Formats: sequence, C-alpha cells, structure tokens
Amino acid sequence: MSDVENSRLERLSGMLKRRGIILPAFEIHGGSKGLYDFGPVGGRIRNRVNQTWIDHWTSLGNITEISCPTVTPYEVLEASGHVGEFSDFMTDCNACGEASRADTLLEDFHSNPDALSKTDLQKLLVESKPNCPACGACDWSDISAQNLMFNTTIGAGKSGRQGFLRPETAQGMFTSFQSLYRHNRERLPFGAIQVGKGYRNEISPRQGMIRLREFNMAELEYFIDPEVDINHDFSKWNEISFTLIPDGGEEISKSLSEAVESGLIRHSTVGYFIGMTYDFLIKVGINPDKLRFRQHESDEMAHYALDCWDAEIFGSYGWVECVGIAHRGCYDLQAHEDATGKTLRARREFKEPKTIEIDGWTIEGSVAGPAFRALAGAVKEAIESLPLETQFPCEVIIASGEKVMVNPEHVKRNQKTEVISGEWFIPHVVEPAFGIDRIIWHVLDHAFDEIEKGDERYTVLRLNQEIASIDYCVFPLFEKDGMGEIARQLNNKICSKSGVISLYDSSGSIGRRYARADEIGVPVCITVDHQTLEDNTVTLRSRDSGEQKRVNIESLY
RNA sequence: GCGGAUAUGGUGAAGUGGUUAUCAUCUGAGGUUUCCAACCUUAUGUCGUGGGUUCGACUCCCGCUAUCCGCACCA
Repeated sequence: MSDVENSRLERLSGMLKRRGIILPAFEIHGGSKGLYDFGPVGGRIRNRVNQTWIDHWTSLGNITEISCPTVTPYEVLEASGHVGEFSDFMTDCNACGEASRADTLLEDFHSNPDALSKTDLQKLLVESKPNCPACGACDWSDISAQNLMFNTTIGAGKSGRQGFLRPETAQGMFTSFQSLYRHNRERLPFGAIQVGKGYRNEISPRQGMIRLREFNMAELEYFIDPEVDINHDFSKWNEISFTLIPDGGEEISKSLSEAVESGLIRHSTVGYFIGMTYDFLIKVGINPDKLRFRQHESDEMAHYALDCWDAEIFGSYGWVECVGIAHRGCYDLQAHEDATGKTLRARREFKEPKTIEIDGWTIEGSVAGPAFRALAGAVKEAIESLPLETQFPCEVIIASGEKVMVNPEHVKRNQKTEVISGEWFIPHVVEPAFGIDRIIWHVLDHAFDEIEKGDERYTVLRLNQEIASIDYCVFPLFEKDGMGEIARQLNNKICSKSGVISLYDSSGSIGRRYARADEIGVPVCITVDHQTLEDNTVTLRSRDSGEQKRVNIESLY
C-alpha cells in the first residue's frame, strides 16, 4: 500500500471513529480484537443496508425471512461438518493446566487420529493414556472442540449441553427445511433468508472491519429441483458488462447471459444471483468499476460444491471477497438427514405415473412370522427379489449372509400392480452469502470523497440516500428572531415521520454546519432564514451539488 | 500463533527522570455575522494497562492488552 493510500485510510478510519460510524468496541476496557461498534451514526447505516438487502431478495416473491438462534447445539454443527472443519479437539492437563490437541497426543496410538470423531478420540485417550508433553502426568480433562467456533455450554453445570455460537446463519435454514417447505406449499423453487450475527474465533483478526470475530451476515438459501431447468430472465442485465475471472483464467468482460450460455457460469441460478448481487451492491453504493466476480478454483472450492463465485470489491485493503455465491448441491440437507434420520426432501410428481407390475413371491405372514421371528423382515426382502420360477422348499440367503430354509407354507404368490406418481428427492441449494460488514466498509470507502476547497481538504461522504444514516439536517441560520423555534418545530415534524431521521444543529457558522453534515453523508440540509419569517419558505441544499432551492415549509411536513 | 513497529485530550501531533504536560483542531457556553469549515471571549477534556527500578516514572525495564505491517487461514 502506498503512503498516499495509507494516509487516506488513516483519515477515513479517523473520521469513522470521530463521527461515530465505526469504532472499536469496549474501548474503555482496552478493547478487544475483531470486535467493532456501529456507533450513533453507523448503527442506522447497518440497519438500512440490512433492510435494503431483505427488500431486494423478498422482491423475488418466493423468498421468506426467518430468524434462528445464534446459540447452536453441538450436534447441528457436527452434522454440517463445521466441527470437523473449524475446530481442533483439545484436552487440558489437570496437573499443569497445559492445553493439548488430542489428535497430536494420540499420534503414537492411531494411524490417523485427525480423522477420528470426538467420541472415538475420547475413548482412545482414556485407553492409551498418553503423558502430558509439558509435565509428564497423565490426568486429562474431557475432550472439547475448540478454535474457530466460540464454545459455550447450553444449560448450567454438568447437565449443560455443549454448543457453539453459529459460524454462519445457513444451518438454521437447513434445519428448518420442513417448515419452510410446508410454508411454500410444498413447491420448489423457494428461498429462505436470514440476516444476523455470525461468530468465528479468528486466530488473528486484522484490517479493521475486514476480519471480525462477530460479524453481520446475510444469507439466502435457495432450494431448487436439480432436474428442472429454470429459465431466468437475464435481459435486464443485457447492457451491463460483468468483470469475471474464471477458474484458472484471465479477467474477462462479458454479459451475464453470455457467461451462462457458454457454460462459464455452470448453473443459471448461480448466474441469476450474480446479477442480483450486482444490483444490490450498486444499490447500496458500491462503485461498479471496483467490483468483480471471481470463480473459485477447483481445489479452493468445498468438495461438495458444484460452482462458486465470489463478489470481490476493491478498496483500501485491495480486492476483498464480500459475497460468496455457491451451488452447494444437496450436501447440507443430506448431511442433516444422515445425522437425524429425518426426511428433508421435496416431492417431484412424474409427468406420467409409473405403473409397476409385480409378479413373484412374498411371505405368508401368519406362518413365516412365528417361524423366522426376528429374521422375518430380512426373509421377506430376500423372497420378494426371487424370480417367479423359484421352487420351494428352497435355501435363501438373507442380507446378513445367513442361510435359511424356506418351505412352501411360508410363502405365497404376490401379484399386484403399483402406480407410482412421483418421488422424493433432496433439493439442491444455491447460496448467496453476504458479509455485511465488509460491504458497509467498502460502501464507506467508495463514498469517502476528499476535495480541495481553497487550501483545505474538504470531506464529503457520498452515501446513497437509501442508506444514509441521517436523512435531513435542519439549521436555523441564526437562533434569533424566531428562526430557532421554527427550525426546531420543523425538525420535530420530520422526525415524527416513520423511518425518517432529522438532526437539529444550531452551533457554529452555517458553513461549518454544512461541512459537518457533508462529512457523515446527510443528503439534504434544510435552512430556516430571514425569508422564512416573511413567506414561510426554507432552503433545501443538496450535499452533492451544493445547490439550493426554496420550498414552502408545509411541503416538508 | 510467529516476526517487526507503535500506544500522550474526541481527532492529529509535540515533549520531559523533578512536583500546575504543550500545540492545533474538535466539542460546550456566550458574543458577532444575511447561506458553505470566518472571527472574539470562555470552559471541559489527555500520558493504554499491571508490575518493577527510583526519594520521585508519562519518560527507564518487564509482563499484559490493543493497533499497524509482513507470514499462515477466511465472509
């Protein structure tokens, strides 16, 4: 980073802190790495970005918003693969207090302890009794998962259950699949969105808002039928050339429809969400020249993912990934199904019901049941797969490998016609995941404009009206001759409107007050002056053009 | 986690082993001013934290915490 960019970054960070947009959290206690406050000005910016994001997706019409707990039981994140991927299993030496990685301790007792589950590691630890590398004792605490996820205990004392603060919002949407499916009248495609906090106990949070331990995420899980081609309408992006970096290739510029048709973007829904993501980022104020989409390389992508694109935004820290759009296949729902035995599926009706003629053998329950007892189920399965020509008595090999003698009285002819109208399948998921803090950082970075005014550097935060923290400032030119009262009254009127915030400021010269408002990006300032006293008009001054126009005060009520 | 640098009012900077720590700016109050950081008066506010050396530490030494820059991992 050059000195020029560096000092701009310092001025930007200084301004964000000074004006209460983004500041280190808990600073009077010394602060804590990777934790930031959105201050009195930033809090509303975050809220408005979140709301804009929600509105953006719900406008599709088949998206519902949910909100799941951040405290998540161990089993959920074990099923999703996060426990294995995000954490190490640790155990403490009760003699000296030194913490050790369980898999490292057990290397001499197992060929690949890294691959063991927590339960197996615990068992192996108890059996093999390794000594503490620090003090030589052998007195280990129970194994706990630690590291990139925040550990917590749900419930008090020993009866408590192990849990984590969620590292992403996605899992709650997968575990709620059945409810979502019903709500959407059991019809795909549909999506669920969630905006909320996620937590990762990063080893080394760095670069301000870019890597946080507690962060704001916004995720959409869009459930689709892998066998149905969705015809997305890409025409609204025909005029836009997207900057794309394909897996292993050079940066190119292409229209979205071209990139999807050529197969560069491997799934049209991924392509559609790239377009939606582009629109959202532009809406909140990202400079389109500083935005590109990069395809994950095969070895970077999670093994189950079919395609993954990151939206990267250029700012003071270089190119930073702020959104990930991943085709996750059926991985997540499958994982929770496997772990719980619950059905997380959607139904697909066949165009033509399938008719299956069955003509073979099955068991005579009243005879075979008492005869085979516990094996009866397996015997039934084996017999139903036998050809019609089979002669009884007959020796049958059942699933467990056991041989059983089946006599004619155990069986009967099975002749029927089954009509199957459809099937159950695990939907595929396309997931756009947004790092809200990273996006807000870049919005601020792109909006932060320094212009020369005389010899001075003048700061303007060119935020879009949609996400500006303060909508209006109201100034009396002077606080005398009744101008102060009129301005206060106007300010109160504007604040009382739902969703609108106005700030009253009477201190300092009028120029200073405009400058203060510009620095935090207030789009419009309203000034009450002498003329107001005569004809009830005020001036509206625009942040970006500096232009003023007079309007009647009543038109602002 | 490893290596390097840093920590002084809200912000940005000076400075010293010696008893009221300096400046600019910001902020508050008052005045002045007919619209883009004007001016005058006045006030508030600082040595990150814990220990050590010392008669005395903001200053020297050691932990800790935080920040910034490299290395490894990620939204």
